[in-house]
Amino acid sequence: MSSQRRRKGSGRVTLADIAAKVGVSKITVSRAIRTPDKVSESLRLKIQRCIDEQGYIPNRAAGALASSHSQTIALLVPSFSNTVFTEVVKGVDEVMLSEGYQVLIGHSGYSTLEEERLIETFLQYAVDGVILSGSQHTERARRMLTQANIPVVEMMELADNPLGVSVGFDQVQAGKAVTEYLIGKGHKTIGFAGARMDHRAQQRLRGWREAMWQAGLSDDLLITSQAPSSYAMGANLLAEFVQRWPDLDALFLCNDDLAAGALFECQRRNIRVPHDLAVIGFNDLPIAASTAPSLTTVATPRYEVGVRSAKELLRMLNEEEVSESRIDLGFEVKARESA
Amino acid sequence: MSSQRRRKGSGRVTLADIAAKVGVSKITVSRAIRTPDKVSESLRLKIQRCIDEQGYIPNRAAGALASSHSQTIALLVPSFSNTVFTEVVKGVDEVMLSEGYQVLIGHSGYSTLEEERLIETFLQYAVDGVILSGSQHTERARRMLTQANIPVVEMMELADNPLGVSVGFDQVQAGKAVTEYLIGKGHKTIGFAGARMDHRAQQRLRGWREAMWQAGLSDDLLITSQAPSSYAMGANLLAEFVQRWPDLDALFLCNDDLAAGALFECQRRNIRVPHDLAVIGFNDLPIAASTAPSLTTVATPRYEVGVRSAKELLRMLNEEEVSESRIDLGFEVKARESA
DNA sequence: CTGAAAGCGCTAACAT
DNA sequence: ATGTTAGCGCTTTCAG
Repeated sequence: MSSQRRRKGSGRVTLADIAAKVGVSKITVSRAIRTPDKVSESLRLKIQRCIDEQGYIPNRAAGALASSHSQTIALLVPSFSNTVFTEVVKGVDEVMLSEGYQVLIGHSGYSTLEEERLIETFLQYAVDGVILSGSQHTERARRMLTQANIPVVEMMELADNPLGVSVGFDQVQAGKAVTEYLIGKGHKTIGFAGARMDHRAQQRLRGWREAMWQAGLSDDLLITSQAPSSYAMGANLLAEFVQRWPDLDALFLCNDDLAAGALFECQRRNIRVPHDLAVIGFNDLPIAASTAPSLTTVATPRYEVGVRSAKELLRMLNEEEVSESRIDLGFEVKARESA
Repeated sequence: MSSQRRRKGSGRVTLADIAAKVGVSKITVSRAIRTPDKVSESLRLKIQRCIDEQGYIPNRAAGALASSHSQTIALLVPSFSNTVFTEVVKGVDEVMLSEGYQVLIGHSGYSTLEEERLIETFLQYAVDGVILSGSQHTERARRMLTQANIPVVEMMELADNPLGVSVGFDQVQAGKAVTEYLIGKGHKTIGFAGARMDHRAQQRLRGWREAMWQAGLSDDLLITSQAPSSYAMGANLLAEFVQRWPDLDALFLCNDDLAAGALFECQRRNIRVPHDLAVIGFNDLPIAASTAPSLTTVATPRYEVGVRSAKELLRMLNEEEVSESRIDLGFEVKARESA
């Protein structure tokens, strides 16, 4: 109703509204919220009551703009449907939340270009830090992150040349260890089956190769696909393996989804696991312990990777000294019934 | 180097920097980015080149503050580890992204209080709209959303009294339909097993009850737990059922994770499915089609719920007329081998 | 412990 | 097609 040529505003209750109602200045209300001990108790209570009454919700965009801190970080994972990352997310979220940060989650669909787009978007939100999955990023993504001058953590695999800190475990060694486990059990004709061969899966494949070479065994029994990983794909891969190599006696599938799918297909074909064929997976997802027979696999520290990544990011955000740039959280071969 | 008492700023390249470099006003740069056709081509190209050179990234906080539109919506799901919601997220994300919105995802861990906290947080980010899971929310959450005066969609179940639009399917009818399927197959001693009995699971339970009553059958064979759903929990529930009710001839588990776990436990105990016991799940997750025997279940339109929820939200954001407030996307009993 | 003034980086509104 | 001015809602800086 006042002047012409007035901006509309959001129509919501603002800090100024509260200040006016209580009869103090805006900054006092701001202090009552953010640093309550710097405001006298009586005033603080009066302000708090007014805030509750009015249903005031601070506008973070304004806060971020004024302070150039958003108290927000970005977490980029390849996929939500890949259960591996749900625990990583949980770990990151718990730690960051407890320190007053909000986590913005994005999924790149295993595409570095989509990852680049997400990084750009989240930088527009003025995130204070970024946690990325893996070490493969586009040049432009690296440039944007460098120029933004904010802390970056890369997780899950150990980066050779980290943008900041790298938290994970050695995927090559894990692939090698599990293959050596099979070799130790007396298996010789050991296949590798992979789908959605992202960089980490490729590293596991390399581990399998190295183990086979060192044992003087053939690394010919190999089928990989770029298609997404799934139970159905595990079944298909099993079918193809037994058709092409009837003498196969152990199969390493690059994740538990594939391994479970292969196991189900074995049941359908009356291939007895592990008697006729040893089956081994990767990640130790919940399903691995539950199938009949249960799946031998590699337990990976997913939750811990999330927690540690968050803690390292916090350390950088607080400008504390960073201990190391590569943090290896290890892995464990989990012997069960299938191999 | 200029005056004393100067604010620091973020140190990043700003719109003003680009404008100064190109020798135009800020608003022209802004237009070149947002409404390119309102700027002459030559100027547009010059500006674009400068933006690329300088690696300029717009500050959305500033934009949102100035325009009171964040081009951002919040999507709240109970859990990431529940695969049911990964497809919902995908559906929402695809639609919103294509319309230039960013989706902020939060998970409440099946807690309405945590949901309330998330709503508060996301309102601070000045989201333009909110998509919630389910129809159960705290009073304060409802108040905040109402006061924020932004469009709200509730999804997965059909709300009796929706905050805005409700998109989903009838969980009671789905539970009833699957039970009637079992009854139609001649089963009489039909149990219901549930875990993490959220509102939707309770509705399915109600459906089971109604079907049993109408058929004159007993609804005594019931075990539920508040603990999270898992394969292991499915196995436990199966074990408890066969111990307490040895004459059980069909078991409806309130989701596929439980059903798969129960199936595995049957294999371990040499209970033949479906010969000795019919097993039926809910949701038609990928695993249902892959187990041996495959799982009979209820296919739920998860992806479609996401897509439609997003579209309804967009309709409200664009202040178009909203057709209906309850949108029923249906379900389908998926007959497979286990029942 | 409280406040006044200035400004964060951008866009809406009104020019030309 | 381009510019000027004001202001979004908050926090920083400096004063008292």
